[in-house]
Amino acid sequence: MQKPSLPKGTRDFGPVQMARRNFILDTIKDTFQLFGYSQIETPAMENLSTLTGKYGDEGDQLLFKILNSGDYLKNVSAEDLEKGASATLSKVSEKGLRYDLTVPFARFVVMNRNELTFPFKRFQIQPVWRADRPQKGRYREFYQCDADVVGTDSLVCEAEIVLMIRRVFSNLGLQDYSIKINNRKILTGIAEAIGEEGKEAPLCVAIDKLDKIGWEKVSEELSQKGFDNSSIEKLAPLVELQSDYAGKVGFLKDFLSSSETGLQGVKELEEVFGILQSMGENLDHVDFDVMLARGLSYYTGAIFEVKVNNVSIGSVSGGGRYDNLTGVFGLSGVSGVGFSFGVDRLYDVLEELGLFPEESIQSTKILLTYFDEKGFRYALSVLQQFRKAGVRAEIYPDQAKMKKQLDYASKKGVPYVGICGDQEIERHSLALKNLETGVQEDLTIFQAVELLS
RNA sequence: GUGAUUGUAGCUCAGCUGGUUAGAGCGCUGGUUUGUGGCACCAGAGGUCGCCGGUUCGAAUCCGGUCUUUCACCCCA
Repeated sequence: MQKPSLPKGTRDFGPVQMARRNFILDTIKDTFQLFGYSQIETPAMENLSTLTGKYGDEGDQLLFKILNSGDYLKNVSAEDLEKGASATLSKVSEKGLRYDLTVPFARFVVMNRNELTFPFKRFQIQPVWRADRPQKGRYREFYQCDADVVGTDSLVCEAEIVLMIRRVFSNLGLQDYSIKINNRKILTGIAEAIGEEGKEAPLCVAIDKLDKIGWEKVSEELSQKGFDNSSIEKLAPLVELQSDYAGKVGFLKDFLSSSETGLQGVKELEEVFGILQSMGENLDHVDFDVMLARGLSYYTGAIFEVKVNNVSIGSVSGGGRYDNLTGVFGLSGVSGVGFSFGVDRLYDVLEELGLFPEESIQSTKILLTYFDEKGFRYALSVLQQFRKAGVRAEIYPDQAKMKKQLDYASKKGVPYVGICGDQEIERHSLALKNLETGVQEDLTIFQAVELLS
């Protein structure tokens, strides 16, 4: 006999967890649909050629590769083995598990370009796999909920992303959070303005850590990466900038006056806020953060990140605009903007804040119980009447003591029990007991069904 | 990938520097109560001490390896 176990970084979801996860998932799905996104799904596995080279060297290493079926060693020579893993890999594996939902989506768009109507708004909720080292809030299998629009440059999309995030959070009962927003062009502009043109990539990587390690360490890192001390000094007033939205915009227009790209970024941001205002919306929860960088290198316009305040979990949602998502698959000129919710992290946040509603875990509404064969027959007929009325009902399947039946109900969180004994059969009634209050009353079947439906 | 850390009953954890039969609380099963759960009392079942190897007369305890957990870095959701 072997002890059962789970692969590293994976987990089961029991009934309670599933009910809670569905509460989150349903809220997100409902919101995406409300804003006109349609759902798609793609296979768990993709060809390795589709996946490799899209996430950088680190990402390639984190891909789960699938061993070819059959005699997977038949193409491998002794020479290959000597050369090592990288030379052998392509001969033993041609498929891998998806690493995110964005690349499979890009593949989907290219393959279906003639059938799709652009702008194409899609959402996708599926698990992805990474051979990462698990940590709190980091798993090897986890769900992503992506929504993207491709084939339009309109900044309405950006504004709608803000609205969708706010709707989801409000429906989940989350109040204290901020949607950080910035524009990649502003970061490019900053690099230009401080005299380090073209170096926004290392600049972003370093700046991204500002919250975590502080300005001093960031400036050290920049200096290590070859930034001039004078450039770093120029950056300082920006880092220390404490101002409201209008103040920041004003400051940046001046700071970036030498950079056309930078000014364009500010303009785009203003436009997004302008659109929100035209929709009659305010800027609640929206936080223009000049230092928000996000690691991903493919963003070219707006970037978002959502952080719930006063919890121990990192960002729960993020995204941005990218040009040329599908370029690597041979379809250029398709720009898009998208974002994603981290369900697993949202789960942890809601748990930490105790925000899961009680009803979300309730399944069965009434359990029918009985004492003997005669009661069992009677209960079966009653059961059907509850179900016909759409009431979630079940019958205790085995003949057992009342104690055991009631125990089952209260442990499963079933709020009502319908007792079917000789008295009830005689009167064509049901003893309906509320397990929470302990109150029991004798009702006709019709009354009982009415009460619970 | 680097550096730490964890593993004893279903769960949370005791078990001192190696020494007879490895414990507790909760949970579980049965009973007190053959038409009524939560409370109380009584009884009972459950453990190759993560796995493999080594040291030793003797290992849950020491050593090595491996897997797992958690954490920091890297990166990221």
